[in-house]
Amino acid sequence: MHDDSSPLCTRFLAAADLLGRRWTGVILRILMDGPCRFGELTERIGTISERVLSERLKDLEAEGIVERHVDPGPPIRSEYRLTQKGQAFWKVIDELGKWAERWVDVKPAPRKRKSA
Amino acid sequence: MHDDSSPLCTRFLAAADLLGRRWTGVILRILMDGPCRFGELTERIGTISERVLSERLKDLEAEGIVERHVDPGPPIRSEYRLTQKGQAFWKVIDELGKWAERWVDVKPAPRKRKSA
DNA sequence: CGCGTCACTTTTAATTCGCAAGTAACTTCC
DNA sequence: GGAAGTTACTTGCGAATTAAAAGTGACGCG
Repeated sequence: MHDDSSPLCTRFLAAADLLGRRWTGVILRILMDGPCRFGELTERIGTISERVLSERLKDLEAEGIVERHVDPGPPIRSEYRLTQKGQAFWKVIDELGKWAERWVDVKPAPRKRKSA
Repeated sequence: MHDDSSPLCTRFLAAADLLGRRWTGVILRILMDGPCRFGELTERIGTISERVLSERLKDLEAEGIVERHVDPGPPIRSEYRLTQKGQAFWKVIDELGKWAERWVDVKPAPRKRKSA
């Protein structure tokens, strides 16, 4: 039998697992444009629940992809920004964007999972 | 009000939503190596449940990314292969792979979501 | 003080996922 | 010629993830 499989390296699995969680790609994409605050992230994404945004941000921080900066100035403000590891992700996001631009046609209900 | 955000084009959202479902990236990555049958996909992924694999394959087919070819030869065999739209995705997978290679360090429990 | 903002948490309900078993169409074995 | 195996899925059901919405705590304003 032909050599049947490349065992799918663990690193790739981890990366795919990361991106395989809902909203991760979108969050990263927004952060690519520059640092962003929690509320701003919520607004720009529009349909994410704060509970999940909070969770994703923690995951990303734990992975060393995002950094949280708390500005204790009078009105407390926190800002999320990409680390070097996170910045390095831009190529992936960029290619995904290009693919989407070229191949995705605007569907009636893209955000609802069960739509079709 | 200042124009506060690039509204995150719908196409990107759709693409991110696609990749944001568990296993999608891994399935695509395997299919990049060539057509694959259901059982073979199950084996190569290792920890995916057939229920979800079946679901993802249907999603991907509905999106026109994967094509299903049924070979009604004596032992029925179905084969999944990428369409042109799916092939075009290789750059995304490739960049993801490169990022993973460079930035992901082998963690103790990469597949279990709740591990950390 | 009461109200509003910001950044999250907590609660509760709806989805999705994993695991095991079942279905269906053949093939092989005895 | 019928019990058992292969391949490709589907189904049931408990467990984990996500959504939606209300709550918490720290300010700042009037």
